[in-house]
Amino acid sequence: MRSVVSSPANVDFSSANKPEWLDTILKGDCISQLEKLPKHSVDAIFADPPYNLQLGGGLTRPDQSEVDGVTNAWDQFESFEAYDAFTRAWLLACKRVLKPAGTIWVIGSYHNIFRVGAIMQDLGFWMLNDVVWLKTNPMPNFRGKRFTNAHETMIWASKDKDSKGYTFNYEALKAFNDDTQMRSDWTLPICTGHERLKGEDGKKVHPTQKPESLLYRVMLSSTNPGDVILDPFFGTGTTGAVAKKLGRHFVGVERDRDYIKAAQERIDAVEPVEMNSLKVMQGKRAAPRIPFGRLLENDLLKPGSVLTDKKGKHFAMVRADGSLVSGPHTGSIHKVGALVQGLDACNGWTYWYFDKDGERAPIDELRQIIREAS
Amino acid sequence: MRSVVSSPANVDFSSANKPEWLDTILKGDCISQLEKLPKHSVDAIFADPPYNLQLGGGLTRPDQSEVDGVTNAWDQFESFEAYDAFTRAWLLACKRVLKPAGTIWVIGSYHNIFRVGAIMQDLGFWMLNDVVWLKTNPMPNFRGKRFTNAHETMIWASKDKDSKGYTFNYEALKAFNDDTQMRSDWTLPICTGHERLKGEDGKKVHPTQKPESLLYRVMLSSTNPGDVILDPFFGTGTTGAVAKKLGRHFVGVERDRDYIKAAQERIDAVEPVEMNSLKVMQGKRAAPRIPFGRLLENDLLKPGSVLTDKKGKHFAMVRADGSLVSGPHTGSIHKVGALVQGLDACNGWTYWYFDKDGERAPIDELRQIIREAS
DNA sequence: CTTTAGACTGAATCCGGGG
DNA sequence: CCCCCGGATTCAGTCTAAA
Repeated sequence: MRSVVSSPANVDFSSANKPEWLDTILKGDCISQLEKLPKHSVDAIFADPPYNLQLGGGLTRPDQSEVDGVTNAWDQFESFEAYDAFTRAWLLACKRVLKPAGTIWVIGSYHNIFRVGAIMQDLGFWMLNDVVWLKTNPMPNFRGKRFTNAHETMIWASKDKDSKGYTFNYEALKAFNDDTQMRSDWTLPICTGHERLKGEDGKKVHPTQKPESLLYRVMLSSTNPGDVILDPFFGTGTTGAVAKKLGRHFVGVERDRDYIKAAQERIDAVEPVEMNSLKVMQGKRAAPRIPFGRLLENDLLKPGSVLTDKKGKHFAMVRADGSLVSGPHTGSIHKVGALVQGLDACNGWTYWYFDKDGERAPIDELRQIIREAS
Repeated sequence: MRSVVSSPANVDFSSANKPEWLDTILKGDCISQLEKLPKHSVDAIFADPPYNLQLGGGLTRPDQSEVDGVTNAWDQFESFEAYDAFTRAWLLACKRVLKPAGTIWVIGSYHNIFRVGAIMQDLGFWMLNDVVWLKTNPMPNFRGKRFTNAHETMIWASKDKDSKGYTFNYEALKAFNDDTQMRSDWTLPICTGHERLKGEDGKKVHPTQKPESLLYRVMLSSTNPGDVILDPFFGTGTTGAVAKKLGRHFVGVERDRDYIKAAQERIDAVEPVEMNSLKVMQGKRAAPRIPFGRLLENDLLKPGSVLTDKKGKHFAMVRADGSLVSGPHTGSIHKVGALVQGLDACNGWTYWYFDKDGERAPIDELRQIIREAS
């Protein structure tokens, strides 16, 4: 099977190149299973780690053995210690397999997210945002002793402070959000209805199944089609289902065989969306660079033409090499634009206007003509 | 002077009983100043510690104007270790002066709140809620590289796991919130306009002055009239101003003499207000906006679906990010709607129709489904 | 007086490829 | 590795000055 969409950044997973772990669920604890993946093999990680710290039961040691109930034998400090060690271990394992330009999402509540976040910083992850998921339909606080706990927190981080080139589909999210920047607060309903997986007994299969809408937005914002997304706490496979739907690859790790079974059936039933519809809005950054000189080569501007700013306050003459002259200032369209305004920087493409049949029009229009022609 | 309102839980501060530090600002660093207060002497704490922002170089807006960032010395720390040690010290000092049934609020951003929260847990504070302050008017992300950082996080905690009898004015908050439980997300504007303190030079006195509406809600929810509220990072005194307004006592600690001067003048000018007249300070919970992309996340439309105008004259395909493609045109529902009609603007919600069992229906119907479900 | 256009501002970890 | 430099990027307001 070919990857649904290939982009320059994606590895080619066609036919024999596809690793055996790709688009599968690895059974076992996440630290030992992640050792099976090569270093720098995933583009993104979504992690929904356990956070039942003080509720008793379910806490695991760093070696993944079950803590036999958090009873009085474990005082509070030791519980935090154990949780911290566990957190450090799986985050380190994740860091190894994450590509240098990859990013990681971790979701949690106030019980655990502060510890997780502090450890992420200690391990060198670099926070890009914290994003709050506001629940439209949270469970009320029955005893009236606290505020309704109506949100969960996600941390979005790059691998290191200096990592560059992480994926953020800014323009796509802006289009998604009716043409204003996507904010760090996302209002979405919790997972209910037919989306919620239920067993033969009619009971929910997993206690904390995340809504697909949440993963949809995570993947749309920070991954590209063809990317590999790791979920080290796969549960019932929301990450896998959405990845398949959106033309991404996944790899999951899960210990519980019932969860794995439910997840696999769920993913098998997913139909990927049409490839063409996976393309998203791209900004100017993604477009090939056109040097200003090309406008002269293509005869869209002639040497000796005069450019002005929008209001006709400043003038500059175009020379044959694509440099401008304005009074004492010479240089690129950007440099001269900055100099005449007395600023440090300037985007010459939008600052300078040319004479278009007697009207002023930005020279960016001419660049657009070249882009469309090629 | 008698305390404005007395309640059974309050100490009687009438006449000679009033400690000299009450309703004053202590000058100095918070750890040494807090030693002057007796153990178990305050009912609540609101702390707005330095965030340790770690800003890089300058930041300019798209129009090349400079963003006036927080570059003050008080926000600079050498390392996470140094910040952690500082945090541990002031939290311990706070814990000593807090009454057994008292609660503490700490506000921060993703730069510091995870470390602060983890240390609070380590010191034995018991988290009651994390509350997110959603800003109606945050500063945008100027470079388009992240989500708009549109919220800050507050941790509300009791002194110990087993502390009992902390104040939570459940009924008052419910009434305040149109008879539904107050949630853990509060939508309020940032501090601007007349409320923002400015010096003779017209510049803001303090870079991070908090809005009074935020403190109003904090005090209304978790303190009683006559209570003593400590603010160990008093700044320009929002805590003191709101405390006086609401008939609470305050004690502040601040190192900067300019901040102290501004705070004292501000507090002196405050007149305690009748409770009834404070209704105006209610922040409305903004009706959540439903962006077009939500329809895809919620599976009401699938990527690849085709929309038409009412008469079926124009067609457009929906992509995964909620953008439309119609011939050469791409963009949001609004933008493409305008482009295909040759207009400047268009309301995509009413212009575009989807196929509903063979009939054309406006996509606004789908938005309505989401609204009704939440 | 009212209305409108434009300037200004806010707790910000805000670029990346080529030489 | 660093340096250079092309050039991409903003939302909800408040306030002032002009009309």
